[in-house]
Amino acid sequence: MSSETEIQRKEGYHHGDLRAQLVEATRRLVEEKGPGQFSVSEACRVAGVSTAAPYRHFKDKDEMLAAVMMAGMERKFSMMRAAVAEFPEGELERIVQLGRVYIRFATTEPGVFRLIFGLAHDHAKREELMEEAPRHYALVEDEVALGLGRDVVDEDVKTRAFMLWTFVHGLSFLLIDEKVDVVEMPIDVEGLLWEIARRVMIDR
Amino acid sequence: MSSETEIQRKEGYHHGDLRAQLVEATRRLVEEKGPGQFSVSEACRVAGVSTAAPYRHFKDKDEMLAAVMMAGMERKFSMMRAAVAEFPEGELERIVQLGRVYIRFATTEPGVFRLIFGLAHDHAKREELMEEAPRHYALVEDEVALGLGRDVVDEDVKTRAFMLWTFVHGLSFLLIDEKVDVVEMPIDVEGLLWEIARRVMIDR
DNA sequence: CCGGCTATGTGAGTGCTTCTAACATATGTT
DNA sequence: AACATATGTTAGAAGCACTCACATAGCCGG
Repeated sequence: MSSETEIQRKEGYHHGDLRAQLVEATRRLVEEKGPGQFSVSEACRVAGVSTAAPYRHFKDKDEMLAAVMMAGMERKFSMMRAAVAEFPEGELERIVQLGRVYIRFATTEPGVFRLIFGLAHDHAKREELMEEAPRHYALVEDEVALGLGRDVVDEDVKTRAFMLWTFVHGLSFLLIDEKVDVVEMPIDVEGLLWEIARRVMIDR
Repeated sequence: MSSETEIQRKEGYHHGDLRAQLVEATRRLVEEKGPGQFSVSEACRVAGVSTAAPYRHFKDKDEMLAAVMMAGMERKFSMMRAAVAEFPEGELERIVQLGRVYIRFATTEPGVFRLIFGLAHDHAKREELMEEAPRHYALVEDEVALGLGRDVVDEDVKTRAFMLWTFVHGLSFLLIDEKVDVVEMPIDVEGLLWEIARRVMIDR
């Protein structure tokens, strides 16, 4: 099974659902080669169609990548909601859970993670993506408010939520970029998540 | 002055120092268009040479980018050393200063910053870069030890240094990727740096 | 001062890429 | 059955990284 393997194709001139197949091929290649190395031609080879075919379904290369980004964000969002629900409201571990999901997503799908957060994407689909992101972030803010026993998201809650986001975001990048090699210490991610959650949630 | 402007060229067949001129052209273009959009051909147009010329000085495109990365890291390192020296040893503001430099570098040179930390670069020049990075990080660890009044870099110091690095690293990316737009609050970077420095440096 | 060696430039060409245009075929609607 | 529309194809333009054969400039020993 090389990366050139076709992703099941209905025999004949037309495909079953080429759009979905191209999105899946794109996602796979972004993971395998990295977002910067992905090429439309290769996705076509994987899907078993000509290089002109994608342009019936996507405006350009960026729109293909944007589709993968959207799918990834939705995947991450539902994971976050599920993870939080495993513990009672207000418990600190709910916040740790959010961090766990963030880190797990980044490390299991580094290509898609980098696609979403890494590269500069001022271009297409920005609107869609910019509407999706605040929903994720509101989840974090709500959990912080719950953890502090507040019933509103005030300035203090917002600041703490932002600190937490910043931290797991940075940790994600350091982990997937293998920058942790410069630290001569094995990183205890689980311990760090608890440590940070505590330090951010306590009152000084 | 478009981006196609030539960067001063000594008349004649040979240049003064084409290598340096190409590195500068590369740096400029990486800032203007982003690391992913940079092309060797365009750098050649800027430097006013044929597209074959760079290959007398660099193995390939990645090696050109690596040269820009190295220069950027050295720039950042000397800024960090200078910033720390402005305050007495052991003072918390020395740590805040390290964060300030990190953030300032990321926001004033987002292209180079993303080049250094963002994209996956398993390829060329990794050795050079991997030797440089620990020197930067040691500076952070030493400051944390000083701030805690310790004379050695023990496990506790390492953990705190890593937390600080993680935080400013994440904040840098959120700022340059304009992801802070999803937060409906203006980000007080200066306040955040102090807040984090305190929360990480105190004993719970 | 000159012959040649090496460093550093050029022009032309290969094979890849993204994307477009004109054409072909399949699907569904009346 | 006939046509409109959706969705595929082939061919090709323009741009990319990179290579090779060739040209020229600077330098060094005689």
